[in-house]
Amino acid sequence: MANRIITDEAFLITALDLFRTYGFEGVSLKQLADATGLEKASLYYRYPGGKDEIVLAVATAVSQWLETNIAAPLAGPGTPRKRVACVVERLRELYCGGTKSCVIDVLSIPGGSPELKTGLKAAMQSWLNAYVEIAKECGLTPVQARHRAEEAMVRFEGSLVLARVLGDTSAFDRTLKLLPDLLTVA
Amino acid sequence: MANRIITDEAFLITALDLFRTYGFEGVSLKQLADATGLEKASLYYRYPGGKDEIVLAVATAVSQWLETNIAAPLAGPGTPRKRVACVVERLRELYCGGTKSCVIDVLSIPGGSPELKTGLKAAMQSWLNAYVEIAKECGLTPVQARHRAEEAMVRFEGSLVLARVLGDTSAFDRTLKLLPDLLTVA
DNA sequence: GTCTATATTAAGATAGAC
DNA sequence: GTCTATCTTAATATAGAC
Repeated sequence: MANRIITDEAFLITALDLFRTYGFEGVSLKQLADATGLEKASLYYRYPGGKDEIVLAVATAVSQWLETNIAAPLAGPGTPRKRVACVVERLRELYCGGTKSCVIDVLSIPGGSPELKTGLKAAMQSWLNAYVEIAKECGLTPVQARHRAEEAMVRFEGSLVLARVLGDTSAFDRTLKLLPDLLTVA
Repeated sequence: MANRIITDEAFLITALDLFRTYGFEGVSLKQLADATGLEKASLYYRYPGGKDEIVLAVATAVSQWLETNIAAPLAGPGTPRKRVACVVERLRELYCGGTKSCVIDVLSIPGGSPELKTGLKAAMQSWLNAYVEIAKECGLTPVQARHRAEEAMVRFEGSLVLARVLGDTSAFDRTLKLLPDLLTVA
């Protein structure tokens, strides 16, 4: 712990930013080393499995973030509409107003370990389930709630793709504005 | 032309399939050579600019495909609804029922030349404009038509992301089913 | 626990034979 | 126009000093 010049948490935040931007194949250990101020050999000390293990740690951290900032608030106190509004603002922040890509999307392009693929799928399913639960709470049938949840996710991911391709976040802004009605109005 | 063992068109189709699956950084010249039956040196003879030039040729071919199979049918004869239905079936085919990613999406992750980025953006804008025109033809205001077009694109790209992450094309199927109403009903 | 140095492999790219 | 052979660079990964 003595000579550590970057915490594990800060390391993972920096790594997340690289992976969501350039994808698994687009990020090298040298980039990770330069961006975090560590040498490549130090990365192997922390993550003996190399890039596969680092990206898996990033995916795990993202899953935890989603649990804390999406699933928990959606299941917590307050009116359903206010809970969704709160989640929308956290999403706006994490995705920097639509200027940053979704790491689940970008890392789902083949390249990492099978564990990564499984972890990303589980993260999105848990995110979707949180949407389903609040929609059911608002009076929608299980099937309707599932469709609304998937529509919310589809629109969110799709608007991030448009923002990346077109360099225009207006569709992302409209999507976020729509989410409360989509998930809470029966 | 004598010893050519794969046509330019077949070469680009094979290259497209690799790039849409693995992304720019995820495809090597060796993969391209193996998949097309040519040696790396032959790829450089056809495309002296290397991978950058190959992926740009792929993007150009995709732009032409979109012009022929999306823009032209949408502006052609028949009722607006039938024209959209026709386009939907071509999209279903090109994207293999949702099991293949969108090359514009996947290649928009940083990695290629600035020309690639510009070409992808132009391709999506032209696709969007074709949607806008048919929506206006059906009585929507320019602003409404623009929003419907963007919603159609957002849902299309988003449902492909979900299909890739979750391995489930049901959201993609629902999106295609929705497109005629979305683009033609005022 | 991080560093410098290096081994190993694979990538992009070119020269020259056929 | 494609091939084999090779060059150069950069990637992953490890050994051992501090």
